[in-house]
Amino acid sequence: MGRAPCCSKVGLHRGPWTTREDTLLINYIQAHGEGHWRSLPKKAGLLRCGKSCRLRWMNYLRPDIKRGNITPDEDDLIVRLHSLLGNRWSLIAGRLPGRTDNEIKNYWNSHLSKRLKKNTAGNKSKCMGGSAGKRSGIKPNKKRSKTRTPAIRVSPSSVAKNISNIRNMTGSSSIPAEVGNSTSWGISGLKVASNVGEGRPSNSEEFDGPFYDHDSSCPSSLLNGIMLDDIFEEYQQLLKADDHGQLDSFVDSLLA
DNA sequence: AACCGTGCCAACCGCGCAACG
DNA sequence: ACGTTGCGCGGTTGGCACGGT
Repeated sequence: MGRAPCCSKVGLHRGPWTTREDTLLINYIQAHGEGHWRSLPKKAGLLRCGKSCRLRWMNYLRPDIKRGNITPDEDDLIVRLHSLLGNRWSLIAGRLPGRTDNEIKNYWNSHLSKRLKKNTAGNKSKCMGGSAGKRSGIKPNKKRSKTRTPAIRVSPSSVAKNISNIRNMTGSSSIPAEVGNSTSWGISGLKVASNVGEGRPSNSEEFDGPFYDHDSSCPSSLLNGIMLDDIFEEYQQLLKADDHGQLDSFVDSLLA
């Protein structure tokens, strides 16, 4: 198809953002709102590509970003959500208000993956994963595998669509309608399950998330679409109740 | 003080999906 | 139906900070 690169890269600034650039971006977005990232830099007077602007805004400049250390509660939640969702950083971030997918990804790679490795040493479960950082000792694969986890666009409309797909698939109406319409949609990655069997990588080593791994030590129950709405509903309730103990045993039962 | 190894994190990259014409 | 565009995603990298020797 010969798709053009997202930006010409000629004459554009790269690297760390200056305070002036930040100010320009903030001012523009405050005046005109988010979106139209491609044309935004030009209109805002920035010599950056739209992608870079979006990233800067999403990960750093948004007013609702929570800076600072990850709390033990958040830490715990990340671990549990990762065990459920795998490397779906955006989904995990969706459950942690004020945290970005990038921040959680970095936190996982630098803290949790190591800790988990220690804790699960001797446990041959392949369900828990971690990505290869440049100092992790794992060879980075420069050229991305084509069997990588498909990117999932997470938006309220896509969630609503996925839920309706699952309803059609399972004949269930147990998923509340507001889940798909709300902007604070809990574990919105239901598409994860709808992908099973179609976008599933042929080589499970390429992916360390529980949903795709056909290894027998992983939760085969999750591969069964029939159960998905029930799992989802139960999970939503436990999250609402904020009962960590129940949530833990729920996750354990899934991974058993 | 200089050097080296490691950790952390902001930013970049390339791909895939969905919307649109 | 098909090609193009825009956006979002996860993986990866580069560079700074810091601690150890």
